[in-house]
Amino acid sequence: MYQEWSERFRALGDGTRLHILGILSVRDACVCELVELLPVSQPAVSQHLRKLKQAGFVREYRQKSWVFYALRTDLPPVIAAFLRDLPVAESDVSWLSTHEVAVSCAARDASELGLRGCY
Amino acid sequence: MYQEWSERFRALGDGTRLHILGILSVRDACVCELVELLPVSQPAVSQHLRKLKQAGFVREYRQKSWVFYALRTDLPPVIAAFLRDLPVAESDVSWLSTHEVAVSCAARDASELGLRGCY
DNA sequence: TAAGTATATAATAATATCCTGATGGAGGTG
DNA sequence: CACCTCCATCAGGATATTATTATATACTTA
Repeated sequence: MYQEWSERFRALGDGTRLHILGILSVRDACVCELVELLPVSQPAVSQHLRKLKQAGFVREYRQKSWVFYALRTDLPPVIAAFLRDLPVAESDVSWLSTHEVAVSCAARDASELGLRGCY
Repeated sequence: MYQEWSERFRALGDGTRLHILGILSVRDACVCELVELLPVSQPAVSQHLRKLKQAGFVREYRQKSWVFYALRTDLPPVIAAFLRDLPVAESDVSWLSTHEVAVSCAARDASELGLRGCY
């Protein structure tokens, strides 16, 4: 009985994972976007996403080249309420609103920055 | 911003600590009672209580020989709501209702069981 | 099919967590 | 004072967590 909830809370017991949930409360995001917004490596982001998925907080779907993650809509009410109240950094919100997915990642190939891909 | 909440959730991310909070949602309890109700050693209980106190979930007060722990009344609303909904094992409820504090611990000295103290 | 991007997994190292047994202090009581 | 109970802390070892780098897999597209 307590075990199930303790596993959920362990999934929430990490600042990076809460950061991810905060971002996803603004809009769905693909992994490469999360990598840009978070101060950790791409494999670290993948592993956090796996834990969030195992805990039942996020789902994934594939679109073009990217794997998108989204908050699940069947969250336990307590968790849903928490995420509604969770503040999101203003810098994240503005990044998410000014970057279209197709622009933020691969489409940069064509930019004059000479960047290839997200990272 | 996320760090503060991740620390709170880490404190909730353990089955024994959730068990303690469930017990304290029924009534205040002293350490020796918790030791009887939980399947771990007395030092383990003390260490869990310290974490719960550091996370701001419980307070302590001394009464006679015993140190009592109680849920704090200024919990973040999300946490308070969670604890209201958290089920408590029926066996714990009945133990807590049939044992008066003074009886459950040291006063057993006088019982015919020959027990001395709680543990 | 070949090349490149996006993502996941493997291997590993540093650190954190959680248990137990041992020890010690605080306070009550004969 | 002497002893006993309650509780906290210390010391340790086993396991879990979280990061990184290196590598593998999957999908797109030319």
